[in-house]
Amino acid sequence: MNSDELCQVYRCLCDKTRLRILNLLSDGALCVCHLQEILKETQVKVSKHLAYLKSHGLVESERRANWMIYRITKKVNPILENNLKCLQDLTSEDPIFRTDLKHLDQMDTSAACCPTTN
Amino acid sequence: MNSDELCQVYRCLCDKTRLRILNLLSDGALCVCHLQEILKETQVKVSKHLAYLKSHGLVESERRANWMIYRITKKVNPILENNLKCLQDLTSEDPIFRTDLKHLDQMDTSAACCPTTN
DNA sequence: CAGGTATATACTTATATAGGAATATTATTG
DNA sequence: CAATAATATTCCTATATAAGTATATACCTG
Repeated sequence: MNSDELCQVYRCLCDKTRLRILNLLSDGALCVCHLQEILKETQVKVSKHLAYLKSHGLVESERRANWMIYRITKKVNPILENNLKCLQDLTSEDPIFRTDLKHLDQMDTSAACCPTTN
Repeated sequence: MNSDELCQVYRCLCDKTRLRILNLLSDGALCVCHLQEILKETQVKVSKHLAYLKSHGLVESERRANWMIYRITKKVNPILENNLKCLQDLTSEDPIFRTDLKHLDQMDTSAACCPTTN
């Protein structure tokens, strides 16, 4: 990774919605509709931020029937990994990331999208 | 630190000039003219990026006669610290940060500005 | 106080990007 | 193929910010 790519990673990280998405995805793959529901944001907004993250290689997607499943890119990105760990440490100072994960945990995972067989 | 402040730290990190400045400052305090010389950038550009970093609490400054001395803020910011460490690890993949530090090392520190007694 | 040096700020222009509304695309089902 | 569901894209507007030019400020020296 060169310095320009590094800057680009930080650009991906400097939006709250994207941080929330990455935080949720670091727990496992999710479809757009589930992200939408947890974040309580519009479809367009979620979709666009996912597209942004994908265009810069932080997430990858796969279609399953009507649903698009997004996950953190498998190719290891040490900067991203490192900062996602930091996010977890921050849950005591700002409840938003923790609450998102809690909602994820309470979510019905038996729906057709996002099967547990990720 | 809450999620908005976290985003703001990433905003500070997502510019190459600012990353180079932070990398240099993580080695110790520096005046604007030295930064200018190492980065080979204009005075305005360096000054503005320093102002940006200062306005968001990542660096702090102190006047010494004609010179303004900038340093990484003493109050610990774990996110910043963590990512500055990452910068050092990246020197093998992109030489720019390493070269900057090398130029810093070769710099004459006996000038009136940036005395070694930081 | 005048002149010089180091740094900061104001003004301008160009670009990136966030978000909303509308529409398009892709897949499923009947 | 028609209707529907999930998602993506296009078009638009508003805002942040990067960088340059010019100017202002702060401090020092004589």
